[in-house]
Amino acid sequence: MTSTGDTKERLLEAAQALYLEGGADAFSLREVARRVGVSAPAVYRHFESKEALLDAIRGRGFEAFASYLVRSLAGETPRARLLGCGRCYLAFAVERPHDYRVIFMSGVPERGATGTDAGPTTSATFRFLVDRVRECIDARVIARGDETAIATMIWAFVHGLASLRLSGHLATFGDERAFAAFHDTLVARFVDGLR
Amino acid sequence: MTSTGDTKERLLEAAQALYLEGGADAFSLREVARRVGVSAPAVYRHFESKEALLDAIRGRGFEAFASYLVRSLAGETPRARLLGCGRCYLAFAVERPHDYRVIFMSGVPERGATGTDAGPTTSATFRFLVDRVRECIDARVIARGDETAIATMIWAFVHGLASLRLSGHLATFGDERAFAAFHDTLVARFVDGLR
DNA sequence: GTCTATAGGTGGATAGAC
DNA sequence: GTCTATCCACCTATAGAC
Repeated sequence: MTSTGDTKERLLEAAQALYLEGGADAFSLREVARRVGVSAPAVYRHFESKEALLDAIRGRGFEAFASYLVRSLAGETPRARLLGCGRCYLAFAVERPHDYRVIFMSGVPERGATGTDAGPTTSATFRFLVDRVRECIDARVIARGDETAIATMIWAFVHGLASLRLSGHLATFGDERAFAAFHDTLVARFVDGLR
Repeated sequence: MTSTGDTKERLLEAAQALYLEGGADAFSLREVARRVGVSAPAVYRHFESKEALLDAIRGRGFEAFASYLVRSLAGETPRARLLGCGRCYLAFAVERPHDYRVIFMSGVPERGATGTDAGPTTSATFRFLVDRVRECIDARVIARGDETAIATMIWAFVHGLASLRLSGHLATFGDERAFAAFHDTLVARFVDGLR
């Protein structure tokens, strides 16, 4: 019942907030400590270094991604669940852009301690997508074929839309809501092209 | 014949190399000056600020990209020229990953003095792609429809493949040559799905 | 055009008192 | 566990001599 656990948790939350605001560039131990109301050296009682704190935050980001993706299971048909993957993927990118950048737009860590994948085939989240593809194949929603290749196509397409949007290249397609609708239309057209 | 022009050119090249090595984070005027062998304040004789130097770098990368893209005109049919766009896009990403990251994987400047686009519709290179799409529509290679939307789909797809590859997420698909073949197959399947 | 000197700022991390 | 004091590194940018 000491204040230790509380402080560590508050540091984590402040660090995450700071990270979500400005990414790794704007991230500093001093600012985290400032927000929590402790001195900068105090942070070292809870985290070995700035990188250790950042890793903890990134681990949370990866967990958040999985929680977004799993929402697509709410869809009632295989096609709805597959399209839902795209919608959830975009939502994660838009709502947590810094986490998204770390996970999908920066280099893949050799051996992530967070369970991050080195290649798509070994990733739990990629297998999740492959499962949605297999469902659609079994339901004759898309044509039979190499599930991994098809899942890769879908991933690439949705990632392309999301990352170009994040980079500002698709800013002309309106606000967040309008772009989501545009995105849904394109993904549906794409998936139907796989029939 | 003074050494002025040479120094400016050397600054540009060192700046480009530095940017490509570590991105904007690792970029500093001092390091650029160090590499060229001049003092930091000397840089201000050639560039108004750090941002001005960065803008110049981005302009160079963009010119290189245009030179890659135009090679696709060598194709003999509309479909070949469209597929060629994808191939050239990937080639640029793989052969000049640093420029590629500058242009497509970092934020779009609000008002680039280099002619860079804020939105796809105003970009010369995007219009180039739209022209290839229109060609294919006229030749009944792909179905009639909103050319901008279709071009955006193709862009997103090819960009998704290229950027995931650059980030290491598609490393399991073999070496550069094997991945290019894989890429061509997927792009062809994608385009044929638009019929 | 380039230099030295300098102003003024960010940040990570450690030592030792309490 | 937390503090103050401190050190070190790094950066952008300016002033003024040469």
